[in-house]
Amino acid sequence: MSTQTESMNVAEVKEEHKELRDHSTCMGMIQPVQDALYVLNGKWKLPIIISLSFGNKRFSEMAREIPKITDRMLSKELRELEMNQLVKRTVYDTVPVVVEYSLTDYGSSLDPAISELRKWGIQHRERITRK
Amino acid sequence: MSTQTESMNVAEVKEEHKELRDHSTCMGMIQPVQDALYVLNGKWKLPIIISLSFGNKRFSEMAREIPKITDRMLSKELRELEMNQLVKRTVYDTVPVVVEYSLTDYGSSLDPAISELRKWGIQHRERITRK
DNA sequence: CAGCATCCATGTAGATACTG
DNA sequence: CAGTATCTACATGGATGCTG
Repeated sequence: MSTQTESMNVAEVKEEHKELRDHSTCMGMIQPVQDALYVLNGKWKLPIIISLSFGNKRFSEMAREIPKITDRMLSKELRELEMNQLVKRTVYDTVPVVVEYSLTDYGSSLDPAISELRKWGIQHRERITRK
Repeated sequence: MSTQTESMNVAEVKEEHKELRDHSTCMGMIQPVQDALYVLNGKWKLPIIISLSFGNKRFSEMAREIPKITDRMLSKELRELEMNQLVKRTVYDTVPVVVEYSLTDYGSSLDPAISELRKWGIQHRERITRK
């Protein structure tokens, strides 16, 4: 009977804490995505990374290649991406000076995520233009 | 000889337009991601979607489950997600009224993208806490 | 070429209070 | 419970012009 009672108590405790567990589980699933979003925030970080995934680029190449971006935003976002070590900036000591941007290996590690996002975006565009 | 000349011309033309093609290719890869980002913009849309991927929720459940979100932001973002048909809002005519939010199938279709983002986020957190 | 400075508009967020 | 209203503050983004 003590066994019986104990069993029930465990079940009860589990039941009592079910919501809390789900809660924690859910938060645990959200947190890493928030972490990613924190680094990739804003409209331009992913476009910049995609642009560089096609090869090293110079500032003005990127400015031409990324639709609608301004110099100001490109400059600002490149700096943040560099600080987070997703992008590398190399200055060649020529006249005039040449600056080349490239993806680090770490930056390239975003490829699978970007690829999935792109797949979804393609479906999404199809869906909204269909309507 | 005419054949030879033609071949060279084609090659030359292709070479001439190589940069333009790369440019268009790159923009074509960026656009769908921008489309996705447009719907998912802001800090809270993905966390909300993740929260609902664990089951239907009521407003205050979500407010408790998503770290740091305010009622105001939750309300605002839910409305936008509903407009984009990623989230469904069901009102039960009880007293007091019960409102249940759920993911649409379309909302669920973001799962693979979110999953990849989460993987990256986990690696990222490990990386930055290691340093 | 590779940006930076400036000004301005909009967006995002928090605090607090309030409603049906 | 499920939000809305208001106010405040800072962040983000855009336009334009300018520099070494």
